[in-house]
Amino acid sequence: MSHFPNHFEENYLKALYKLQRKEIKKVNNIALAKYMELNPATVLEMVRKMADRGLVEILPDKTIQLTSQGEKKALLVIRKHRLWEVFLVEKLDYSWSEVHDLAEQLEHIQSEDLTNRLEAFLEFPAADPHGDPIPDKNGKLRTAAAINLLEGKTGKTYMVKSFGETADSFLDYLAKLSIRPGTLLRVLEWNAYDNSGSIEINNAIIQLSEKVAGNIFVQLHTT
Amino acid sequence: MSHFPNHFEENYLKALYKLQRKEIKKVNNIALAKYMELNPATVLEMVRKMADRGLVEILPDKTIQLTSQGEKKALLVIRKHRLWEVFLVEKLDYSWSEVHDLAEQLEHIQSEDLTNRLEAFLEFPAADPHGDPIPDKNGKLRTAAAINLLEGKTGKTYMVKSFGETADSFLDYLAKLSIRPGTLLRVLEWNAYDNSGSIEINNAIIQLSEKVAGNIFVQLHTT
DNA sequence: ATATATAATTTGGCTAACCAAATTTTATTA
DNA sequence: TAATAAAATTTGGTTAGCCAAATTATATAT
Repeated sequence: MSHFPNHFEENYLKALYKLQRKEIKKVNNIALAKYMELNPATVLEMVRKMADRGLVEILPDKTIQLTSQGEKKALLVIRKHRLWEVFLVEKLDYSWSEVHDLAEQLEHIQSEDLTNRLEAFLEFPAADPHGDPIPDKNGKLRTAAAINLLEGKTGKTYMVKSFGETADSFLDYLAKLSIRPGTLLRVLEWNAYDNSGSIEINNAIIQLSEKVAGNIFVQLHTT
Repeated sequence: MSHFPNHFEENYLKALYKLQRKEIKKVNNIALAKYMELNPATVLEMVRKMADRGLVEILPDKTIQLTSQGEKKALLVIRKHRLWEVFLVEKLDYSWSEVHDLAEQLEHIQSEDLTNRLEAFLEFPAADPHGDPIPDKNGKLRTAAAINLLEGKTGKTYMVKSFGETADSFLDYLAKLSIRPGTLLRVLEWNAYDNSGSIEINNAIIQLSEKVAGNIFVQLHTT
């Protein structure tokens, strides 16, 4: 009667979804292991089990890909995560940068009904406190695709939608730069040498490394 | 990075606390194993670990007893459980009979701060939807005021706390019925005609006159 | 006091999730 | 194309929580 398989599976699903969305490269075993801070042997073992369960497909070139069933499950975990985040911020007065770790725990609560009631209680929020949209009860995420800031065009202004990284150090750094969901950023130029960018924000100019910019997702902003 | 030891430990703590409260007999390995629906070997192994951690003491006669530290931890789990139950009923419109299994999941969320904020959000409820009191953040269970047995509700179980009469004839009568402080009484029904009551005690059913019942002070008993 | 039941403990073994290290396969590059 | 680097996989091993069955200890009853 170990209650936990779900727990693990859900973490793998979420990790795969996030990596896939980053889409910097194909998601292989190594990348997934690194991202999850696990040994490749461990990850391979688990991924195979998930393939048996129809959640994941291992392509001929060894890329790991969520099946539609797997992606739906991943989105339902993300749904739970984001709803709990809204709860923590709106009802328990947490700040948006504190809630991630708690939501990581709460997202594993198993009850569709509870999730749906929570959503109703929160009055069907469209997005979590980081600005990320909340999938519906069928795991459908309908949204204008956010793009990676790295793809931002020189001279254009973008609105920050969400982030591809949840480490405190990253979020603290952003907080220092006053970058949060909703912030407007204008791309001044990209430095071809190290792919860092000059970004205008609130009439100040800052430099963002490739790594940081690559974890900021934005939408074109039209005044 | 397995978060789960807590999970297991908390379940053992809770089970021990509940059995101890029942206090029908000393809590031994067998009783605990039966209650938790686990194998005695499993339970023994775990109980020993918990003894090493200072949560439990194994007495010379093999009785398993919570240390004060263990009891505090148990009460903090119960606190979480009951607060989440209040949340589910008050905020998500669950009925009191549905919430137990969900609360069993939620009670394992690890964050004192979250628990305290939840308590504040719920406006410091004194009891959960079943009427069981909620321990405070120090694991202290403020004892509910003792009530007159005559006020006991049909179907509820109460623990005898004290008596409102010191006459030997009264105390002898109680002794004959094996009613003493600590005895558990279940109210079966009140006879509207003479206010006498049918009371279940140790699987026997006895009748108590209004005069007798009115001199017995009890507290709601929570399993 | 002996037989018998029950409790307590030991032993050996299972599974899921993990890891380190060795090996094999696949790419890359010189 | 051979050399080398990187990825993928295999192998052997660990730990925590669990169980069944065997054994030893302790009560209980006759």
